[in-house]
Amino acid sequence: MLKPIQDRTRATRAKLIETAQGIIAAKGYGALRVEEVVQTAGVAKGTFFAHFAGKDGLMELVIAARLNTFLDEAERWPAPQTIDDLIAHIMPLIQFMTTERYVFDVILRHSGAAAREEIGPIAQTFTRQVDVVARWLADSPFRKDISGHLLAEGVQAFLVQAMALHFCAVSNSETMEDRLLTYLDAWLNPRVAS
Amino acid sequence: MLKPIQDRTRATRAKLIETAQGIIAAKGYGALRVEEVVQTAGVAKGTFFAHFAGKDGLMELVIAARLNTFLDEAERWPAPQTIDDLIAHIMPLIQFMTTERYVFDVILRHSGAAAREEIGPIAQTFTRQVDVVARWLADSPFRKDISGHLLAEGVQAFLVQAMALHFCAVSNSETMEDRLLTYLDAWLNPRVAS
Amino acid sequence: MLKPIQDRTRATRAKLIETAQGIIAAKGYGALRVEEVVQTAGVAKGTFFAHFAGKDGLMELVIAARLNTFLDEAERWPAPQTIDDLIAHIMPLIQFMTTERYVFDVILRHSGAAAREEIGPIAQTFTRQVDVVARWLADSPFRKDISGHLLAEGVQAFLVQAMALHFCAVSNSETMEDRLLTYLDAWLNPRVAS
Amino acid sequence: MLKPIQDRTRATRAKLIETAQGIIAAKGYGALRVEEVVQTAGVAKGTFFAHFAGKDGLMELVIAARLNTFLDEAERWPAPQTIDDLIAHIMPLIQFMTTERYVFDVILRHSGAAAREEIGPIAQTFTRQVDVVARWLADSPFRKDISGHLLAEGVQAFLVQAMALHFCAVSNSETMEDRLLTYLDAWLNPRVAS
DNA sequence: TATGAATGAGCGTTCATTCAT
DNA sequence: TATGAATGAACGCTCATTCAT
Repeated sequence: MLKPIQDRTRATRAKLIETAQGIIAAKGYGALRVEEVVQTAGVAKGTFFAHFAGKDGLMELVIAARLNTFLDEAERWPAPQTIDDLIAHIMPLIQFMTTERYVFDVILRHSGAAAREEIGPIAQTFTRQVDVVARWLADSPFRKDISGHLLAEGVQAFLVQAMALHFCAVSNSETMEDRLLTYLDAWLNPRVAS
Repeated sequence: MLKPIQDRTRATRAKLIETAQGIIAAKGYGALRVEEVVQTAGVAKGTFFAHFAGKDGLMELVIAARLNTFLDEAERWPAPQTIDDLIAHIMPLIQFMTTERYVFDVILRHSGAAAREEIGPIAQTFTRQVDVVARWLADSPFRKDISGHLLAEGVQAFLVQAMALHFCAVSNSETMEDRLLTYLDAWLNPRVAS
Repeated sequence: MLKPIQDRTRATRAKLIETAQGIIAAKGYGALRVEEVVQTAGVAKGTFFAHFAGKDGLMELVIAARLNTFLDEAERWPAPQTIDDLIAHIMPLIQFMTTERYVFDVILRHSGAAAREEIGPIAQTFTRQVDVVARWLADSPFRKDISGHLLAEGVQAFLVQAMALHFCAVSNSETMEDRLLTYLDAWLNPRVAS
Repeated sequence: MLKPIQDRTRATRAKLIETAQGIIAAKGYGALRVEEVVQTAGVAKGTFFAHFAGKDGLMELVIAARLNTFLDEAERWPAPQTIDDLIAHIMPLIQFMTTERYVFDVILRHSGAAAREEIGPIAQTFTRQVDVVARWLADSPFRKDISGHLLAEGVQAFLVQAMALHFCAVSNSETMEDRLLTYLDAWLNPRVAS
């Protein structure tokens, strides 16, 4: 008595998300208009707001889904043994996050949780990314004097930094990979005391 | 005949900036509305846009001015000999950047230059911050296997990361200082190969 | 097998009305939302509409019940011998009708019957009010040159007018009682031809 | 330096009002859509809201203008010497107010002033109507034992009552004129004490 | 009777920015 | 330089009501 109704709900929700993804594929994230989504999906505007916390709420879901796709793929890789490898494995994720300014803004905006209990799907991908990298580093020849988790968080710091700089013309002479290589080499490789 | 007009121009510009700073002091950066600025200053809207590159342009000026105040102070410190010291010297700057989400966003948005030629005032503070830290590190007992400049850029990466995490409830159990301490210790201290 | 179902029906209906009255008591008539009623009562939205002719239908019932309470009380009074008395006896009713703009609107909207056959509960209170006043006037020293019923309808006209003016700041210098006194004196007292 | 700009403002405002009146003439008051007004007038939506307090604000102006047209006409009449005449002179106004339920609602909603100082244009027409009728009554053979102003307010009471009843099916057997005739005869004609 | 997801048309709002004067 | 009316594209939101189950 309860299930069939939930099915309908899920169907509507799925239809809305698929429609949105179709529009995004065609025009990009920044060009998505709520109006177009509901019209294309053949659904009332009120329904849209009953399912998502506005446009931003939908975006959070859609972008998080995409990010998780990349993380799924990353998880399938064996632990990289060189920094070049590590960068190569993480680049698809980074590239997605930097293809559109709007996407990066949404990600930044949702990189935190509103309430302690409910961590949004995008914020979760940040945690997950650290986990993936930490697992890689456990089986790698890199620095072992600090915990793999801490090491992975450091990697994330340089990734975020690299992405932020991507939107700046100042350092566009260097590619993102080059910049990452320099930093991650200094961060990940074991060193002798000077 | 030319001077008095320039004086008037400068006066209008100063009045607008002061008015904006007054509103910011009262309501915060995010609450600033161009409408309110021009009305309070007793100036037409068009005049505002004749003086600044829009609201964002004004914000850049006002925020950069504030950032430089903190950097002035930081420059007066002697080179820190411990990481705690380093953090203590840089904290006022970090705290300002994280008081308001909006401020952090504006700073990130302007952390680079749009065109190569004109590096904006906020982007300049980023360069300046690296310089200040690099100068500190030159006279410090920290890691010497990489250039002081690269080391300083790494510090900046961790600062940005720490700030980004500040707006993320996921890891709010730790204070920003603690988090920074852990990262910077791993980044700055010389290590033996494992 | 039939009774228990009718009981359940009656119980649901009663629960809905009680819930509504509770919300009204707490927030006022205008703030009542169907959503809140059904959620508080633990009933589905559709059920609400199976029991009442929409929100307005419920309001009609609830408001009419309240109006009848006042009329019950008014009926217990002996026929007033002065206009002051008459006003005093009718004031509780008037005061209720003017506490909320929304209530007055609902009352006005339902002061007649949509179809001839079914005179709504609020429309009935209008008829009843005229009857009560007419009965009073029969035993009073007031004007006798026109029928008591017409006289009573006139009283109602002035009551409605006074209420309408209550929501009009134009004439707020006078109290509603004073205004009524003036009008009813002119309407009810016998006069000599000029 | 100030005038030409005010002219443009006035022109835009006039264009908006004229467009609205055109749409109303074609489709009625209740069918007016803000969207259509701004599109037809070739004006931005923001401009509309810069000129009027939303749709209701525009409606107030447009309806008040129409009401004043009827009052202008009424003012040109000589003082009516019979109640039939009086009714005939006031009927166009009454008929306009009762042609559309929506119009009557707007009028009721604006029959009062929000703040003491600023009495809205519709509220003003109520005052004006009393004035017009009072002037009539000064030169009429009607009751003189109470002030013309009070007498006129009473007339308004019966007019409002008649209009309110117009939207009720209960008393549709009688025409509005007949009902008014009965009441106004009882109200306006001098009487002998019983 | 009961359910509750879906409807839907339109309003108000925002506010940095432009441009003719 | 200064003026300030006008722009404009979307978004959020409302919330009583319907209808298939």
